[in-house]
Amino acid sequence: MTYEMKFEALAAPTRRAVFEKLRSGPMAVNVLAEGLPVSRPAVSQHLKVLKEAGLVTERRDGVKRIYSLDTKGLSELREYFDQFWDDALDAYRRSLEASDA
Amino acid sequence: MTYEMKFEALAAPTRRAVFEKLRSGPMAVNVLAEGLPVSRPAVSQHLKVLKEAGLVTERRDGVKRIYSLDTKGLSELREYFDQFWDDALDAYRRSLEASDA
DNA sequence: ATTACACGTAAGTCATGACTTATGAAATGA
DNA sequence: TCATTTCATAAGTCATGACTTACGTGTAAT
Repeated sequence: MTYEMKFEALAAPTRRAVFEKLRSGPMAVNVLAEGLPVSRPAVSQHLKVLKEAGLVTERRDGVKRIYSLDTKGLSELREYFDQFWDDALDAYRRSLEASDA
Repeated sequence: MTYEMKFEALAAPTRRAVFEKLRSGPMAVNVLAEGLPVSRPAVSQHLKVLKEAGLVTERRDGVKRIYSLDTKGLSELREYFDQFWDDALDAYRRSLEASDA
């Protein structure tokens, strides 16, 4: 749930590929694994990490597990960078003023 | 310069701490290393990774090297999540419509 | 010239984690 | 009940990378 976990979760290329696939909508593990260069268990493990990071949610549908993006976790990341961006601009502006005088 | 490198760069806790410190303005390596639980060479190595990822820029000032946030790379990350957010909302909406009918 | 300062790089260690195959568990259908 | 499907978990392997200390390099001051 922490930022730490989210960033770490998105660092691994394959795991980020899983994450990006969910951008087009909820999907079963089977479908997620298609096209990816790793085994289905590997995808399961990645999904577990993404879930614990708060980036993905899981819902059962019969034998299948449907994974979706966690909009809450995603918005947290978005706000992190929005805030970071604002702070960076302020700091940049201040460092310019300081070099004037 | 790729997304891959940026995400990987921000995954390591200490390295992200270095990155976050730069939010308050440009800083020399000495200053950056203060308060961090690792050696100064470790900070140098982290800065190298951040620089290659396009998240940080370097400028020489006498004996010192002043590091700053790379606003270009930072904005790329911000746009990534903005776009991701929009796509996610669309997909979520479509998946709701599909479950209606 | 030499000393001091600020920093990067080299080399080596050690833990972590991204994968594999094998196995187990829950739901569905015959 | 038995087989099938879909998935998670266990266990083990192997590469990667986050650190350390030691050393080298360029700049400034005396």
